[in-house]
Amino acid sequence: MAEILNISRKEQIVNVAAKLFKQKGFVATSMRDLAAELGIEAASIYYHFKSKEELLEKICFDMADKFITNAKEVNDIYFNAEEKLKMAIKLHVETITENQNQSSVFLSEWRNLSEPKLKLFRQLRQQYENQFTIILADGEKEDIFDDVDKKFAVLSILSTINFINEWYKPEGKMNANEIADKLSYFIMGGLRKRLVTDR
Amino acid sequence: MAEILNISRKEQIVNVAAKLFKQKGFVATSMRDLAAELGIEAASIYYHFKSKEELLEKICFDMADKFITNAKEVNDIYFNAEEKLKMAIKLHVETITENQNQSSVFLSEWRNLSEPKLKLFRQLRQQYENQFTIILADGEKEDIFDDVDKKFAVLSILSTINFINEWYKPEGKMNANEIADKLSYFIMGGLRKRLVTDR
DNA sequence: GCCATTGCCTAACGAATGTTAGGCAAAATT
DNA sequence: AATTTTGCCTAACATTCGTTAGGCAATGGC
Repeated sequence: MAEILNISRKEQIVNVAAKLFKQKGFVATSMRDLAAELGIEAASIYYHFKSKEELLEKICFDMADKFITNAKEVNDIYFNAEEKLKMAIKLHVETITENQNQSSVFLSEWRNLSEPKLKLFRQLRQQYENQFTIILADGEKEDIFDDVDKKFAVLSILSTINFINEWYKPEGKMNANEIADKLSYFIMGGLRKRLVTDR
Repeated sequence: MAEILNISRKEQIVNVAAKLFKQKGFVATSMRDLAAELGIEAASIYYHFKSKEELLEKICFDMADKFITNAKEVNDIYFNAEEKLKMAIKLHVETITENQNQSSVFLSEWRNLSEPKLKLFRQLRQQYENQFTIILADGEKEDIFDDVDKKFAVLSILSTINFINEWYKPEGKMNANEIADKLSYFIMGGLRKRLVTDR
């Protein structure tokens, strides 16, 4: 029982931290800001977490785990490369829209990590990017995708699907699935008008 | 003469500031960090600038001006929408690669501006985005581009061409023009393989 | 009913922050 | 030659920062 309460309080702190880190940035958010939002004193946070950075680490690595797990699942389960890419984009967009604050921190505030966690984090990011590289390579083999510069393409794709994090509002007219569909369409087809003979 | 020296010292401070703001972030960069890099004392900076924020403002608004001027020129001079988009992308990439530090600050650190400058900055960003919206609308009229959701497409395009700021290194194998070409190709054509009959 | 744990508190610390005041030498101006 | 301006300095300020120490009331299991 005490254990349960403890966990839920910890989660509450992490959530509020993510919200403030997104809003003002990690460095500009003080432990006192955080405590005020929680209705407690700054010192009390140290009962649950041993430092401010531990909060950042928790958020960044939890999200990294989510993204990687999703991408690996896609690469394991789905068959066709186009289907895989669509699914990976869909899950990515869903993860961002369902965890807006934490995603923001994952995407923008990770550079405030200090070594050796910083290095570890970069490796996880790389792992995630690799999953996309695999999909593109599959697509090329299947003769579905163009023979593009993989690294370049992966970074372009990720930058595009990450950017929704800066403007997506849950009350907006598009839901996560609609956004993912549009993004997939745009990424695969581009802007240029296609002839009817084109696939 | 004094005037010239003064200006050049001011510029030197701005350049170092941009470098550190990119490296560590605006909030995490102290006036003492800045001074140390310049080989002077923190207090001495206040002879040239009246506050830390003034440095941020200078960088953000100077870059905003560059981007907007470029885009407006493109929209004035070039005729065809595809040509316009290519040119706008090219100039954007050039501006980023030629001003890496300042561009980083423009793209990521502007949110540390405080009102009323923050509001003004947002308006300038909007102005820039609008120039791209115009190009897309032109392209649609000319039946070159798909009938895409303009706001969505503009944000996707900008996020893609902005992301190079995070990985571009001058010593890399691609120069600004090659990057711009690849980006244009990707943005307009997407990933999917086109048939020969396609334009 | 006793005791340990939980979850918070107050108070304080040393360090770092942005900024100001006042001074001083060299250079530019007159 | 006298005077002003430039560009920096030292010293200090009030504030804020992350964090620690120690205490105290409520809650849990025994």
